[in-house]
Amino acid sequence: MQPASETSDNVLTERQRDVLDAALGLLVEAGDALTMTSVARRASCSKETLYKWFGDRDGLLTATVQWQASKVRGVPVKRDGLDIVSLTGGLERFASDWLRVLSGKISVALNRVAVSHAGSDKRDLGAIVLENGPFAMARRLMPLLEVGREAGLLTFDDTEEAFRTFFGLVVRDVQIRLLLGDRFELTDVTIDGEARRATQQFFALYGAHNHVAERGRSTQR
Amino acid sequence: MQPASETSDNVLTERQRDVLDAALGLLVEAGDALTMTSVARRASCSKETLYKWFGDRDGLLTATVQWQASKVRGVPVKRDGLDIVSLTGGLERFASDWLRVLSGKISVALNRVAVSHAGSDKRDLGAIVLENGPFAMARRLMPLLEVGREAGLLTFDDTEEAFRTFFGLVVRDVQIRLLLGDRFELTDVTIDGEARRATQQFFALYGAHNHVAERGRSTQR
DNA sequence: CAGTTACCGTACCGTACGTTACGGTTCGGT
DNA sequence: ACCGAACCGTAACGTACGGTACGGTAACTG
Repeated sequence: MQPASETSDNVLTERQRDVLDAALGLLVEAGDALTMTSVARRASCSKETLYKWFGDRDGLLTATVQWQASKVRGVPVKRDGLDIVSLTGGLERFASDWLRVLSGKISVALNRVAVSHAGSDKRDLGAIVLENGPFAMARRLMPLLEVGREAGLLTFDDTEEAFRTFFGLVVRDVQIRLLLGDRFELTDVTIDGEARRATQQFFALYGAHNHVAERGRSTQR
Repeated sequence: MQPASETSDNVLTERQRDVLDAALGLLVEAGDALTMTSVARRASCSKETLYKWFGDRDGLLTATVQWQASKVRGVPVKRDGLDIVSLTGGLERFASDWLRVLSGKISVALNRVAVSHAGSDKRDLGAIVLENGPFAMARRLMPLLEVGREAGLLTFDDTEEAFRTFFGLVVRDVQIRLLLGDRFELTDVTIDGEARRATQQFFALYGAHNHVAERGRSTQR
Protein backbone atom coordinates (compact mmCIF):
# COMPACT_ATOMS: atom_id res chain seq x y z
CA MET A 1 0.00 0.00 0.00
CA GLN A 2 2.87 2.34 0.73
CA PRO A 3 4.49 3.18 -2.58
CA ALA A 4 8.23 2.96 -2.65
CA SER A 5 8.58 6.63 -3.47
CA GLU A 6 7.01 7.64 -0.16
CA THR A 7 10.31 7.26 1.59
CA SER A 8 12.32 10.43 1.79
CA ASP A 9 15.39 8.66 0.43
CA ASN A 10 15.72 8.38 -3.28
CA VAL A 11 15.57 4.62 -3.51
CA LEU A 12 14.75 4.36 -7.16
CA THR A 13 15.73 1.59 -9.49
CA GLU A 14 17.19 2.52 -12.82
CA ARG A 15 13.98 1.43 -14.48
CA GLN A 16 11.95 3.66 -12.21
CA ARG A 17 14.23 6.57 -13.01
CA ASP A 18 13.69 5.93 -16.70
CA VAL A 19 9.96 5.96 -16.17
CA LEU A 20 10.17 9.26 -14.31
CA ASP A 21 12.30 10.73 -17.07
CA ALA A 22 9.62 9.75 -19.54
CA ALA A 23 7.00 11.38 -17.33
CA LEU A 24 9.18 14.49 -17.13
CA GLY A 25 9.41 14.71 -20.89
CA LEU A 26 5.69 14.31 -21.21
CA LEU A 27 5.14 16.97 -18.57
CA VAL A 28 7.25 19.40 -20.55
CA GLU A 29 5.44 18.60 -23.78
CA ALA A 30 1.87 18.20 -22.66
CA GLY A 31 1.81 19.96 -19.34
CA ASP A 32 -0.94 18.91 -17.01
CA ALA A 33 -2.62 17.03 -19.86
CA LEU A 34 -0.25 14.18 -19.03
CA THR A 35 -2.20 10.94 -18.66
CA MET A 36 -1.26 7.67 -17.06
CA THR A 37 -1.74 5.91 -20.38
CA SER A 38 0.63 8.28 -22.17
CA VAL A 39 3.30 7.80 -19.52
CA ALA A 40 2.96 4.03 -19.72
CA ARG A 41 3.24 4.08 -23.49
CA ARG A 42 6.19 6.48 -23.52
CA ALA A 43 8.05 4.51 -20.89
CA SER A 44 7.05 1.15 -22.36
CA CYS A 45 5.68 -0.05 -19.09
CA SER A 46 2.25 -1.14 -17.95
CA LYS A 47 -0.18 1.07 -16.11
CA GLU A 48 -0.37 -1.57 -13.42
CA THR A 49 3.32 -1.05 -12.74
CA LEU A 50 2.85 2.69 -12.51
CA TYR A 51 0.16 2.25 -9.90
CA LYS A 52 2.20 -0.31 -7.98
CA TRP A 53 5.21 1.97 -7.87
CA PHE A 54 3.65 5.36 -7.37
CA GLY A 55 0.23 4.70 -5.90
CA ASP A 56 -1.84 7.04 -8.02
CA ARG A 57 -1.53 9.88 -10.48
CA ASP A 58 -0.65 12.37 -7.78
CA GLY A 59 2.07 10.07 -6.52
CA LEU A 60 3.52 9.85 -9.99
CA LEU A 61 3.53 13.62 -10.37
CA THR A 62 5.10 14.06 -6.96
CA ALA A 63 7.79 11.48 -7.68
CA THR A 64 8.49 13.16 -11.00
CA VAL A 65 8.91 16.58 -9.44
CA GLN A 66 11.11 15.18 -6.69
CA TRP A 67 13.18 13.27 -9.22
CA GLN A 68 13.87 16.44 -11.18
CA ALA A 69 14.59 18.30 -7.95
CA SER A 70 17.12 15.69 -6.94
CA LYS A 71 18.90 16.19 -10.24
CA VAL A 72 19.42 19.94 -9.94
CA ARG A 73 20.96 20.12 -6.50
CA GLY A 74 23.55 22.60 -7.67
CA VAL A 75 27.10 22.90 -6.52
CA PRO A 76 27.31 24.93 -3.31
CA VAL A 77 28.80 28.38 -3.71
CA LYS A 78 32.38 28.59 -2.56
CA ARG A 79 32.86 30.76 0.49
CA ASP A 80 36.53 31.35 0.03
CA GLY A 81 35.93 34.63 -1.71
CA LEU A 82 36.69 37.32 0.81
CA ASP A 83 37.55 40.11 -1.58
CA ILE A 84 35.12 42.21 -3.52
CA VAL A 85 36.04 40.67 -6.85
CA SER A 86 35.34 37.07 -5.97
CA LEU A 87 32.18 38.02 -4.09
CA THR A 88 30.91 39.88 -7.11
CA GLY A 89 31.84 36.98 -9.33
CA GLY A 90 30.07 34.55 -7.04
CA LEU A 91 26.88 36.58 -7.03
CA GLU A 92 26.98 37.03 -10.78
CA ARG A 93 27.52 33.34 -11.41
CA PHE A 94 24.76 32.52 -8.98
CA ALA A 95 22.31 34.89 -10.65
CA SER A 96 23.30 33.65 -14.07
CA ASP A 97 22.79 29.98 -13.20
CA TRP A 98 19.53 30.80 -11.56
CA LEU A 99 18.11 32.64 -14.53
CA ARG A 100 19.25 29.86 -16.80
CA VAL A 101 17.45 27.20 -14.75
CA LEU A 102 14.41 29.39 -14.25
CA SER A 103 13.91 29.98 -17.95
CA GLY A 104 14.43 26.35 -18.95
CA LYS A 105 11.52 24.39 -20.35
CA ILE A 106 11.64 21.90 -17.50
CA SER A 107 11.50 24.54 -14.81
CA VAL A 108 8.61 26.31 -16.50
CA ALA A 109 6.68 23.07 -16.92
CA LEU A 110 7.29 22.03 -13.31
CA ASN A 111 6.29 25.40 -11.94
CA ARG A 112 3.18 25.35 -14.11
CA VAL A 113 1.94 22.04 -12.82
CA ALA A 114 2.87 22.94 -9.25
CA VAL A 115 0.95 26.20 -9.48
CA SER A 116 -2.14 24.57 -10.89
CA HIS A 117 -2.11 21.94 -8.14
CA ALA A 118 -1.34 24.33 -5.30
CA GLY A 119 -3.98 24.48 -2.64
CA SER A 120 -5.15 20.99 -3.43
CA ASP A 121 -5.92 18.73 -0.52
CA LYS A 122 -3.52 16.00 -1.50
CA ARG A 123 0.24 15.97 -1.73
CA ASP A 124 1.36 19.53 -2.29
CA LEU A 125 3.51 19.92 -5.34
CA GLY A 126 3.76 23.64 -4.66
CA ALA A 127 5.58 22.99 -1.41
CA ILE A 128 8.06 20.71 -3.17
CA VAL A 129 8.82 23.20 -5.91
CA LEU A 130 9.02 26.00 -3.36
CA GLU A 131 11.42 23.94 -1.27
CA ASN A 132 13.66 23.05 -4.18
CA GLY A 133 13.32 26.41 -5.92
CA PRO A 134 13.36 29.70 -4.04
CA PHE A 135 14.04 28.19 -0.63
CA ALA A 136 16.95 26.11 -1.88
CA MET A 137 18.34 29.22 -3.54
CA ALA A 138 18.05 31.09 -0.27
CA ARG A 139 19.84 28.35 1.64
CA ARG A 140 22.66 28.39 -0.86
CA LEU A 141 23.03 32.14 -1.20
CA MET A 142 22.48 33.43 2.32
CA PRO A 143 25.71 31.95 3.70
CA LEU A 144 27.62 33.71 0.94
CA LEU A 145 25.94 37.00 1.81
CA GLU A 146 26.88 36.57 5.44
CA VAL A 147 30.45 35.81 4.56
CA GLY A 148 30.45 39.01 2.56
CA ARG A 149 29.10 40.90 5.53
CA GLU A 150 31.70 39.43 7.88
CA ALA A 151 34.36 40.44 5.41
CA GLY A 152 33.06 43.99 5.58
CA LEU A 153 31.88 44.04 2.00
CA LEU A 154 28.15 44.06 2.59
CA THR A 155 25.87 45.81 5.03
CA PHE A 156 22.50 44.51 6.13
CA ASP A 157 20.63 43.49 9.24
CA ASP A 158 18.31 40.78 7.98
CA THR A 159 19.94 38.22 5.74
CA GLU A 160 16.63 36.98 4.40
CA GLU A 161 15.59 40.52 3.55
CA ALA A 162 18.80 40.99 1.62
CA PHE A 163 18.31 37.71 -0.20
CA ARG A 164 14.75 38.54 -1.18
CA THR A 165 15.87 41.86 -2.62
CA PHE A 166 18.54 40.07 -4.60
CA PHE A 167 15.80 37.70 -5.78
CA GLY A 168 13.71 40.62 -6.97
CA LEU A 169 16.61 42.27 -8.76
CA VAL A 170 17.54 39.04 -10.55
CA VAL A 171 14.17 37.60 -11.46
CA ARG A 172 12.09 40.77 -11.83
CA ASP A 173 9.13 39.90 -14.08
CA VAL A 174 10.87 37.12 -15.97
CA GLN A 175 9.34 34.15 -14.18
CA ILE A 176 5.74 35.29 -14.11
CA ARG A 177 5.92 36.24 -17.77
CA LEU A 178 7.31 32.85 -18.68
CA LEU A 179 4.66 31.08 -16.62
CA LEU A 180 1.93 33.10 -18.28
CA GLY A 181 3.20 32.03 -21.67
CA ASP A 182 4.94 35.19 -22.81
CA ARG A 183 7.41 34.40 -25.56
CA PHE A 184 10.69 35.47 -24.11
CA GLU A 185 14.04 35.80 -25.76
CA LEU A 186 16.67 34.97 -23.19
CA THR A 187 19.95 34.31 -24.87
CA ASP A 188 23.02 33.37 -22.87
CA VAL A 189 24.51 36.80 -23.34
CA THR A 190 21.29 38.44 -22.19
CA ILE A 191 21.25 36.31 -19.07
CA ASP A 192 24.84 37.20 -18.24
CA GLY A 193 24.02 40.86 -18.69
CA GLU A 194 21.02 40.56 -16.40
CA ALA A 195 23.14 38.83 -13.78
CA ARG A 196 25.74 41.57 -13.94
CA ARG A 197 23.14 44.32 -13.66
CA ALA A 198 21.39 42.65 -10.73
CA THR A 199 24.67 42.16 -8.89
CA GLN A 200 25.71 45.76 -9.45
CA GLN A 201 22.38 47.05 -8.25
CA PHE A 202 22.55 44.79 -5.23
CA PHE A 203 25.94 46.19 -4.30
CA ALA A 204 24.57 49.68 -4.79
CA LEU A 205 21.92 48.90 -2.19
CA TYR A 206 23.80 46.70 0.25
CA GLY A 207 27.46 47.40 -0.40
CA ALA A 208 29.38 48.52 2.68
CA HIS A 209 30.78 52.05 2.92
CA ASN A 210 27.88 53.21 0.80
CA HIS A 211 25.72 56.03 1.98
CA VAL A 212 22.78 54.44 0.18
CA ALA A 213 23.20 51.24 2.13
CA GLU A 214 23.29 53.21 5.35
CA ARG A 215 20.11 54.99 4.40
CA GLY A 216 18.36 51.80 3.44
CA ARG A 217 19.60 50.07 6.54
CA SER A 218 18.13 52.64 8.87
CA THR A 219 14.63 51.92 7.62
CA GLN A 220 14.80 48.15 7.65
CA ARG A 221 12.39 46.40 9.98
CA MET B 1 -22.24 30.65 -33.45
CA GLN B 2 -20.25 33.69 -32.46
CA PRO B 3 -20.71 34.19 -28.72
CA ALA B 4 -21.55 37.70 -27.67
CA SER B 5 -18.40 37.92 -25.56
CA GLU B 6 -16.19 37.59 -28.62
CA THR B 7 -16.51 41.26 -29.36
CA SER B 8 -13.80 43.39 -27.87
CA ASP B 9 -16.33 45.74 -26.34
CA ASN B 10 -17.79 44.81 -23.03
CA VAL B 11 -21.39 44.43 -24.16
CA LEU B 12 -22.64 42.45 -21.23
CA THR B 13 -26.12 42.51 -19.82
CA GLU B 14 -26.50 42.85 -16.12
CA ARG B 15 -27.57 39.23 -15.97
CA GLN B 16 -24.44 38.13 -17.79
CA ARG B 17 -22.33 40.13 -15.40
CA ASP B 18 -24.02 38.39 -12.50
CA VAL B 19 -23.25 35.05 -14.06
CA LEU B 20 -19.60 36.00 -14.51
CA ASP B 21 -19.43 37.17 -10.91
CA ALA B 22 -20.70 33.78 -9.84
CA ALA B 23 -18.08 32.11 -12.01
CA LEU B 24 -15.45 34.37 -10.48
CA GLY B 25 -16.45 33.36 -6.97
CA LEU B 26 -16.36 29.72 -7.93
CA LEU B 27 -12.95 30.18 -9.51
CA VAL B 28 -11.62 31.62 -6.28
CA GLU B 29 -13.11 28.83 -4.21
CA ALA B 30 -12.57 25.80 -6.41
CA GLY B 31 -9.85 26.94 -8.77
CA ASP B 32 -9.70 25.10 -12.01
CA ALA B 33 -12.08 22.47 -10.63
CA LEU B 34 -14.86 24.83 -11.66
CA THR B 35 -17.49 22.96 -13.65
CA MET B 36 -20.20 24.21 -15.95
CA THR B 37 -22.81 22.60 -13.72
CA SER B 38 -21.53 24.39 -10.62
CA VAL B 39 -21.56 27.75 -12.40
CA ALA B 40 -25.10 27.18 -13.63
CA ARG B 41 -26.26 26.23 -10.16
CA ARG B 42 -24.47 29.12 -8.44
CA ALA B 43 -25.79 31.64 -10.94
CA SER B 44 -29.26 30.09 -11.09
CA CYS B 45 -29.12 29.81 -14.81
CA SER B 46 -29.27 26.93 -17.22
CA LYS B 47 -26.30 25.32 -18.83
CA GLU B 48 -27.89 25.92 -22.20
CA THR B 49 -27.72 29.63 -21.53
CA LEU B 50 -24.06 29.39 -20.57
CA TYR B 51 -23.27 27.69 -23.85
CA LYS B 52 -25.34 30.14 -25.84
CA TRP B 53 -23.63 33.13 -24.24
CA PHE B 54 -20.06 31.94 -23.98
CA GLY B 55 -19.70 29.17 -26.52
CA ASP B 56 -17.88 26.63 -24.41
CA ARG B 57 -16.02 26.23 -21.15
CA ASP B 58 -12.99 28.06 -22.42
CA GLY B 59 -15.16 30.94 -23.54
CA LEU B 60 -16.70 31.16 -20.10
CA LEU B 61 -13.27 31.20 -18.45
CA THR B 62 -12.04 33.84 -20.88
CA ALA B 63 -15.08 36.02 -20.34
CA THR B 64 -14.68 35.66 -16.58
CA VAL B 65 -11.05 36.73 -16.65
CA GLN B 66 -11.84 39.65 -18.94
CA TRP B 67 -14.73 40.67 -16.75
CA GLN B 68 -12.51 40.83 -13.71
CA ALA B 69 -9.87 42.66 -15.72
CA SER B 70 -12.39 45.27 -16.78
CA LYS B 71 -13.24 45.87 -13.13
CA VAL B 72 -9.73 46.65 -11.95
CA ARG B 73 -8.81 49.29 -14.48
CA GLY B 74 -7.30 51.41 -11.74
CA VAL B 75 -7.28 55.16 -11.58
CA PRO B 76 -4.40 56.57 -13.59
CA VAL B 77 -1.57 57.99 -11.55
CA LYS B 78 -1.62 61.74 -11.42
CA ARG B 79 1.26 63.34 -13.20
CA ASP B 80 1.08 66.66 -11.47
CA GLY B 81 3.70 65.66 -8.91
CA LEU B 82 6.85 67.35 -9.99
CA ASP B 83 8.57 67.51 -6.66
CA ILE B 84 10.35 64.68 -4.94
CA VAL B 85 7.73 64.33 -2.23
CA SER B 86 4.75 63.76 -4.48
CA LEU B 87 6.75 61.52 -6.80
CA THR B 88 7.79 59.39 -3.86
CA GLY B 89 4.23 59.32 -2.62
CA GLY B 90 2.96 58.33 -6.03
CA LEU B 91 5.40 55.46 -6.31
CA GLU B 92 4.64 54.29 -2.80
CA ARG B 93 0.92 54.38 -3.38
CA PHE B 94 1.37 52.58 -6.65
CA ALA B 95 3.48 49.84 -5.09
CA SER B 96 1.10 49.52 -2.20
CA ASP B 97 -1.99 49.16 -4.40
CA TRP B 98 -0.17 46.72 -6.56
CA LEU B 99 0.89 44.45 -3.73
CA ARG B 100 -2.61 44.58 -2.32
CA VAL B 101 -4.16 43.47 -5.60
CA LEU B 102 -1.45 40.91 -6.23
CA SER B 103 -1.95 39.20 -2.90
CA GLY B 104 -5.73 39.16 -3.11
CA LYS B 105 -7.56 35.88 -3.45
CA ILE B 106 -9.01 36.86 -6.81
CA SER B 107 -5.66 37.76 -8.30
CA VAL B 108 -4.08 34.54 -7.06
CA ALA B 109 -6.94 32.45 -8.42
CA LEU B 110 -6.88 34.18 -11.79
CA ASN B 111 -3.15 33.88 -12.15
CA ARG B 112 -3.36 30.21 -11.18
CA VAL B 113 -5.87 29.34 -13.85
CA ALA B 114 -4.08 31.45 -16.42
CA VAL B 115 -0.77 29.76 -15.68
CA SER B 116 -2.24 26.29 -15.92
CA HIS B 117 -3.88 27.11 -19.25
CA ALA B 118 -0.89 28.93 -20.73
CA GLY B 119 0.46 27.40 -23.89
CA SER B 120 -2.86 25.83 -24.70
CA ASP B 121 -3.97 25.93 -28.31
CA LYS B 122 -7.19 27.74 -27.67
CA ARG B 123 -7.87 31.19 -26.32
CA ASP B 124 -4.88 32.22 -24.25
CA LEU B 125 -5.79 33.23 -20.75
CA GLY B 126 -2.13 33.86 -20.00
CA ALA B 127 -2.03 36.67 -22.55
CA ILE B 128 -5.11 38.28 -21.03
CA VAL B 129 -3.75 38.18 -17.50
CA LEU B 130 -0.38 39.40 -18.72
CA GLU B 131 -2.03 42.25 -20.57
CA ASN B 132 -4.15 43.32 -17.62
CA GLY B 133 -1.51 42.58 -15.00
CA PRO B 134 2.15 43.43 -15.50
CA PHE B 135 1.69 45.16 -18.85
CA ALA B 136 -1.13 47.35 -17.58
CA MET B 137 1.01 48.26 -14.60
CA ALA B 138 3.83 49.21 -16.93
CA ARG B 139 1.55 51.39 -19.05
CA ARG B 140 0.35 53.19 -15.94
CA LEU B 141 3.69 53.62 -14.22
CA MET B 142 6.08 54.37 -17.06
CA PRO B 143 4.57 57.81 -17.79
CA LEU B 144 5.05 58.73 -14.16
CA LEU B 145 8.67 57.65 -14.29
CA GLU B 146 9.23 59.75 -17.38
CA VAL B 147 7.64 62.76 -15.77
CA GLY B 148 10.02 62.23 -12.87
CA ARG B 149 12.93 62.11 -15.27
CA GLU B 150 11.85 65.26 -17.06
CA ALA B 151 11.59 66.98 -13.71
CA GLY B 152 15.19 66.02 -13.04
CA LEU B 153 14.33 63.67 -10.21
CA LEU B 154 15.15 60.36 -11.86
CA THR B 155 17.91 59.18 -14.12
CA PHE B 156 17.61 56.31 -16.57
CA ASP B 157 17.93 55.60 -20.25
CA ASP B 158 15.40 52.85 -20.81
CA THR B 159 12.03 53.46 -19.20
CA GLU B 160 11.00 49.82 -19.48
CA GLU B 161 14.24 48.76 -17.82
CA ALA B 162 13.54 51.10 -14.94
CA PHE B 163 10.01 49.85 -14.62
CA ARG B 164 11.08 46.21 -14.56
CA THR B 165 13.55 46.95 -11.80
CA PHE B 166 10.82 48.66 -9.83
CA PHE B 167 8.69 45.58 -10.45
CA GLY B 168 11.40 43.36 -9.02
CA LEU B 169 11.92 45.54 -5.97
CA VAL B 170 8.20 45.62 -5.21
CA VAL B 171 7.13 42.07 -5.94
CA ARG B 172 10.34 40.17 -5.14
CA ASP B 173 9.33 36.57 -4.37
CA VAL B 174 5.84 37.39 -3.13
CA GLN B 175 3.87 36.42 -6.20
CA ILE B 176 5.56 33.13 -6.99
CA ARG B 177 5.30 32.08 -3.35
CA LEU B 178 1.61 32.90 -3.28
CA LEU B 179 1.02 31.03 -6.53
CA LEU B 180 2.86 28.01 -5.20
CA GLY B 181 0.62 27.96 -2.16
CA ASP B 182 2.96 29.36 0.47
CA ARG B 183 0.99 30.67 3.40
CA PHE B 184 1.87 34.31 3.47
CA GLU B 185 1.09 36.91 6.07
CA LEU B 186 0.66 40.22 4.31
CA THR B 187 -1.04 42.69 6.58
CA ASP B 188 -1.82 46.22 5.45
CA VAL B 189 1.02 47.63 7.51
CA THR B 190 3.43 45.09 6.05
CA ILE B 191 2.40 46.02 2.54
CA ASP B 192 2.89 49.71 3.21
CA GLY B 193 6.32 48.98 4.62
CA GLU B 194 7.23 46.96 1.57
CA ALA B 195 6.06 49.74 -0.71
CA ARG B 196 8.15 52.27 1.20
CA ARG B 197 11.23 50.07 1.09
CA ALA B 198 10.87 49.36 -2.61
CA THR B 199 10.43 53.05 -3.40
CA GLN B 200 13.45 54.04 -1.34
CA GLN B 201 15.59 51.37 -2.98
CA PHE B 202 14.37 52.47 -6.40
CA PHE B 203 15.40 56.04 -5.69
CA ALA B 204 18.73 54.77 -4.47
CA LEU B 205 19.26 53.14 -7.86
CA TYR B 206 17.63 55.63 -10.20
CA GLY B 207 17.47 58.90 -8.28
CA ALA B 208 19.14 61.80 -10.00
CA HIS B 209 22.32 63.38 -8.61
CA ASN B 210 23.21 60.01 -7.19
CA HIS B 211 26.58 58.56 -7.93
CA VAL B 212 25.03 55.10 -7.78
CA ALA B 213 22.56 55.95 -10.48
CA GLU B 214 25.36 57.25 -12.64
CA ARG B 215 27.29 54.06 -12.13
CA GLY B 216 24.31 51.88 -12.90
CA ARG B 217 23.41 53.99 -15.89
CA SER B 218 26.78 53.57 -17.50
CA THR B 219 26.32 49.81 -17.72
CA GLN B 220 22.76 49.73 -18.94
CA ARG B 221 22.35 48.21 -22.40
C1' DC C 1 11.37 -28.69 -13.70
C1' DA C 2 7.60 -26.54 -10.78
C1' DG C 3 6.71 -22.34 -8.37
C1' DT C 4 7.16 -17.56 -7.56
C1' DT C 5 7.97 -12.85 -8.78
C1' DA C 6 7.91 -8.99 -11.64
C1' DC C 7 6.53 -7.08 -15.39
C1' DC C 8 4.13 -5.91 -20.13
C1' DG C 9 0.11 -5.31 -22.97
C1' DT C 10 -4.58 -4.82 -23.26
C1' DA C 11 -9.10 -4.99 -22.20
C1' DC C 12 -12.32 -3.46 -19.00
C1' DC C 13 -15.05 -0.66 -15.39
C1' DG C 14 -16.88 3.49 -13.18
C1' DT C 15 -17.36 8.07 -13.06
C1' DA C 16 -17.01 12.86 -13.82
C1' DC C 17 -17.83 16.33 -16.82
C1' DG C 18 -18.47 18.86 -21.24
C1' DT C 19 -22.08 19.27 -24.34
C1' DT C 20 -26.75 18.76 -26.22
C1' DA C 21 -31.77 18.19 -26.08
C1' DC C 22 -36.25 19.11 -24.42
C1' DG C 23 -40.37 20.31 -21.78
C1' DG C 24 -42.12 24.08 -19.09
C1' DT C 25 -42.34 29.11 -17.71
C1' DT C 26 -41.90 34.04 -18.05
C1' DC C 27 -42.32 38.15 -20.60
C1' DG C 28 -42.25 41.73 -24.09
C1' DG C 29 -44.42 42.96 -28.40
C1' DT C 30 -48.58 43.27 -31.41
C1' DA D 1 -55.28 37.28 -26.00
C1' DC D 2 -51.74 35.31 -28.80
C1' DC D 3 -46.91 34.48 -30.48
C1' DG D 4 -42.25 33.87 -30.21
C1' DA D 5 -37.95 34.63 -27.97
C1' DA D 6 -35.33 33.92 -24.03
C1' DC D 7 -34.50 31.35 -20.30
C1' DC D 8 -34.72 27.74 -16.37
C1' DG D 9 -34.30 23.06 -14.71
C1' DT D 10 -33.17 18.61 -15.65
C1' DA D 11 -32.33 14.64 -18.07
C1' DA D 12 -29.58 12.39 -21.34
C1' DC D 13 -25.41 11.47 -24.35
C1' DG D 14 -20.53 10.77 -25.42
C1' DT D 15 -16.13 10.47 -24.12
C1' DA D 16 -11.87 10.78 -21.80
C1' DC D 17 -9.36 9.14 -18.23
C1' DG D 18 -8.17 7.27 -13.56
C1' DG D 19 -7.99 2.97 -11.75
C1' DT D 20 -8.37 -2.39 -11.87
C1' DA D 21 -8.18 -7.12 -13.64
C1' DC D 22 -6.24 -10.61 -16.26
C1' DG D 23 -3.61 -13.36 -19.44
C1' DG D 24 1.09 -14.02 -21.14
C1' DT D 25 6.21 -14.02 -20.72
C1' DA D 26 10.73 -13.87 -18.98
C1' DA D 27 13.91 -14.40 -15.11
C1' DC D 28 15.02 -16.16 -10.90
C1' DT D 29 14.78 -19.77 -7.01
C1' DG D 30 14.15 -24.14 -4.85
